[in-house]
Amino acid sequence: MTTDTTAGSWKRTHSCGELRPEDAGQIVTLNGWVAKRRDHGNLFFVDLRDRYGITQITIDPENDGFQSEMLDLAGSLGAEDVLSVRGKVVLRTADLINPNRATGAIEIFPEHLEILSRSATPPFIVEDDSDTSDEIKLKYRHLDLRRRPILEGLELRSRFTHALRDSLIQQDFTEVETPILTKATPEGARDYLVPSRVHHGKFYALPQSPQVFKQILMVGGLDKYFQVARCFRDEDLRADRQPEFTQLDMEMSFVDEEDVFSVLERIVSHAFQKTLGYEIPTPFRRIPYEEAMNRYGSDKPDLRFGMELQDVGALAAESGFKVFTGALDQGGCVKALCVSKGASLSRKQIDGHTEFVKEYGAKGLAWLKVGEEGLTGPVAKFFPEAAGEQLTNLVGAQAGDLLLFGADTQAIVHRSLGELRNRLAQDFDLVDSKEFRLCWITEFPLFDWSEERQRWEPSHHPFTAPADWDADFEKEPGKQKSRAYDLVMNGWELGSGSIRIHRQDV
RNA sequence: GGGGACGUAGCUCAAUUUGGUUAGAGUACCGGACUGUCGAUCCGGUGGUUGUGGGUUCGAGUCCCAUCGUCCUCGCCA
Repeated sequence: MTTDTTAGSWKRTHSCGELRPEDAGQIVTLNGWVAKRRDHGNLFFVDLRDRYGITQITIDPENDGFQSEMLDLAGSLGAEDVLSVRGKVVLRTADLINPNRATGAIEIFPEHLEILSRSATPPFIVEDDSDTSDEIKLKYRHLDLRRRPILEGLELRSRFTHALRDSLIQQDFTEVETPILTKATPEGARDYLVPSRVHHGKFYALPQSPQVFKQILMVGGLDKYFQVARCFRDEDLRADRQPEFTQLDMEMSFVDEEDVFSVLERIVSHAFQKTLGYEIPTPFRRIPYEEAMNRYGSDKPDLRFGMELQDVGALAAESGFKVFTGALDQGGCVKALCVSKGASLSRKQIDGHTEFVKEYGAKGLAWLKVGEEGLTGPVAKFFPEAAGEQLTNLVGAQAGDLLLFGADTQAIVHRSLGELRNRLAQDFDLVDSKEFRLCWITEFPLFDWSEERQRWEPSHHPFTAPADWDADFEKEPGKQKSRAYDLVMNGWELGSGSIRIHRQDV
């Protein structure tokens, strides 16, 4: 091997993902990590990987540019060694093309090989489809980052935030950074605290959101502000929740919901278009909170499929089935899910769903199967002939469908059937994972009852404007509607906001 | 904070109805063979205080207690 002492001789001319048949004949230099080595004795294949892809380096004594030292070097290569290769791009013959790889029609015949850095044996194999535990992958994050799924996640996020910024700047917003070390303000979650060196015994709080500062910006007259802001909440984790997260925070003065919606619809559809090439039709559908609860049992409905909750209270009242009539007498409700082709479920599977809804406070799950000959199942006797027909007509059921009933307080029926609806959609494969359905949930309740503190509390934040400025808030606080709204996609809450109070008396 | 599950080779997992000799496999790693592989193949080998500490027992990876760690779940999350 010639030792080329020219400074930067190993500097790359191409990435490991870009060479194509048209490049054949060129002398190129590639830098990358050894993803795989295949050793056939006097013939070696090395898969060289970087962020952009993988290119095969072929070391064969019969190739142009081959030097005998290359065999030793190739034989000594281990996974994740950092390598520089200069060589010729060569077209592969048809039978050797790897169709699974973008660079699969070419390979490199090296004339110069240099190991830039040796790697210790990696603690896990760097491969896209890895079954290594998250714990180990996080411990060696630098290796995990070399995997496509992780890299693609970071790249998607980068392109997405870029598109958000792009759209906001175009719409005359100003990006402002606000302080991280601040005074604690009463918000919903626990604050993270940082001890102060200057003021002994005192602490800074990390912001749960840039709440206070954007108020100052608005009062200061900066009427359109945004920030890609870090937020900190000292609460326990969930699968979709981290104590430290980033949100797009924005604020506008002198606006109403229509302005907010149209700005955000523009931003979001722009970002989806730019990053995924996905067109989201605007305006987004708007669903008042109450309607969302009634129809989907959730304030973050997944709109990719139907199977809505249907109120069968009127028929249930006549059924004589105590579970139903009892719930109605207590002021609750009876609702049904019509599961298309659900009659194929076994008793055991239905029992599984029963256990599932019990987690959400339901006492059980009544069910009926719709057959050609009418209804079957333990509850069928309460819906004889005409009543049964009325029921199937009401919910639009067809032969082969399954009806699942929730009967309890409204809150429990909605919660349990809402969760069950999502679970059934998974089981019956009703969701297209490539689809994105966005909507606004509007008219949230202004106050929630806090069992813990035995009082009504703002369900959003204390500055949320009421739907009706002049309402009597002391009377029936639970029925007051607010001008708070959520942006929901595929069953996930993407964001929330509200029109703020400007009247001092309110 | 409550409840549950798990912890065995570098990694992913086995090890029979509370227990029975030297704790296995795949992969990685090391050595050997091999000229067209792309999960290369074939042969051989190294590798373990079974998370840690205590207990029960003639005998513990297995049972009990404690502890540490990880995950799930409920609470919490304007």
